[in-house]
Amino acid sequence: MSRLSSTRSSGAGVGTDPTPREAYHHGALRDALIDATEALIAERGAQGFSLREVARRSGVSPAAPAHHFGDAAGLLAAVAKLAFDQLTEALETGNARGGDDPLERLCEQGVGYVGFALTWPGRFALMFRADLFTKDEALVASADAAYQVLQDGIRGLYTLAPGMPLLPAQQHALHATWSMVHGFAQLMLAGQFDADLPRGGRAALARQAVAPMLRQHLAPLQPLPPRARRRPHG
Amino acid sequence: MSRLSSTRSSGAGVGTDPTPREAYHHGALRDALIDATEALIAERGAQGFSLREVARRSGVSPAAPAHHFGDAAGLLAAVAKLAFDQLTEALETGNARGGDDPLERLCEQGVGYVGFALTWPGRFALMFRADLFTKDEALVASADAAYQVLQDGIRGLYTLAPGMPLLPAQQHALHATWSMVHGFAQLMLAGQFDADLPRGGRAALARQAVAPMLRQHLAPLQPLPPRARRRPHG
DNA sequence: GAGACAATTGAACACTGTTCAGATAAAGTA
DNA sequence: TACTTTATCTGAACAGTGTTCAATTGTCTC
Repeated sequence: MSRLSSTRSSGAGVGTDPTPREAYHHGALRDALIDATEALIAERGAQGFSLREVARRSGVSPAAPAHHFGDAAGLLAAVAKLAFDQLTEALETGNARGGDDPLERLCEQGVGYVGFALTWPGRFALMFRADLFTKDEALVASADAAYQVLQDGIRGLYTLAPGMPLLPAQQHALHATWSMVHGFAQLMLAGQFDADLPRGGRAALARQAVAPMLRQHLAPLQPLPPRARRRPHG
Repeated sequence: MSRLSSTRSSGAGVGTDPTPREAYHHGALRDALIDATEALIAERGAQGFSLREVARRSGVSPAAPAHHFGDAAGLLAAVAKLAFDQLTEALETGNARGGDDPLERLCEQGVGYVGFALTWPGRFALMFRADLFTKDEALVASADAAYQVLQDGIRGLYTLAPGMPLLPAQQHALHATWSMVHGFAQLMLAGQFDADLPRGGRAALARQAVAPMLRQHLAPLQPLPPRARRRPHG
């Protein structure tokens, strides 16, 4: 599950299974620490993270991580960066699932957002706990990339080209949509919806509720009727 | 600011300025600890809380709090309970501000929600960090009371009497509205809207954005047009 | 093989929350 | 008044945490 992270590192000769037990002394530790951190927050949540526990699981001393990440916050920054990358992926998968209809694309993006949060609660919690990690530029870039996907989803709704500046009303639509999806994920993970849950649990509620909720919210915002829409230049 | 908490305790003869230096030995410690905790999380946020620091500020040993709250999680539960009470107050103030129009009442409730989060970021963060405190029954009751206010706001929108069960569509409207307001507060506190902030900062954005956002979201949900609405039995 | 350089260790320091035997003060009782 | 009981609080200890730094190890280059 965390093999993804191994691909995004030094790029030297580390790619092909370096038998971890002996490899800790030449370049594999960085990725091992990231993997262990991801596993740990998957088990115990973001606040259950412990630098010493990660070091223990990686078979190194508590001081070893400092050399690669400087700090516990530095290690968590690396993990959060990966989380943002994976969120971007989930959003783009949603985009594709939505086909050509801008509203449907945005809805499926929201489904992807909530799905990500539900599948990786630890990662999701970490991403929005800014107090836990350092804001280095790699992380900011990844976070911006995810935000860009959502922003372009809104642009599509208003038939704006990617990169074009948003009008105030469109800016508000962006904030409102993100707020709704984010709040839903957050409240659901906090167990606030558990009182009135359909059979099938949280996943079922997410599947049934998110897309309709977004459709209902976004439809009135569209400048043109959703079905009889024309092409920008047709 | 935390004088509120002092009112909700023993009720004996503690009310009239018991010169704290000498009073720690008879009943004032419980409230002093709560006050110190509120001050601490107001300064450093919910994750900056430390039981020892609270004890230090209250002039007692690190073991003293255990006798009153059992646990750090127990102390935080008491503080979270008060936070929920104050949120309920903010929601009801919003209700009143909204007058007779159900939609306006719900909008102002949302303004109250975001306003509370912005005014008391530490308390707000604590309330939704369930891992930090024990779910004792006092806390659950206070949390439910706050939820009840929001729920009745939705009932008002559909001209349902308080306590009546919600239809699935109304349940979804409840979730969507809460999600939107909660997500907005959360993202704003995380600094995610800081990139595109009007002059006046976060408070200004909240004031300008929340009510219109909710109006736009709630208006299409209302079964009858908002202005030419009739009474249920008229 | 020798030297250079990075990666890693081990021990220390200052914290944290929790436990528990003992001290202390207030309240109750005779 | 004296004595006992009870609730509070202390002090010290334990296990855990993140971070620092001199010393060591391993790998690579010459």
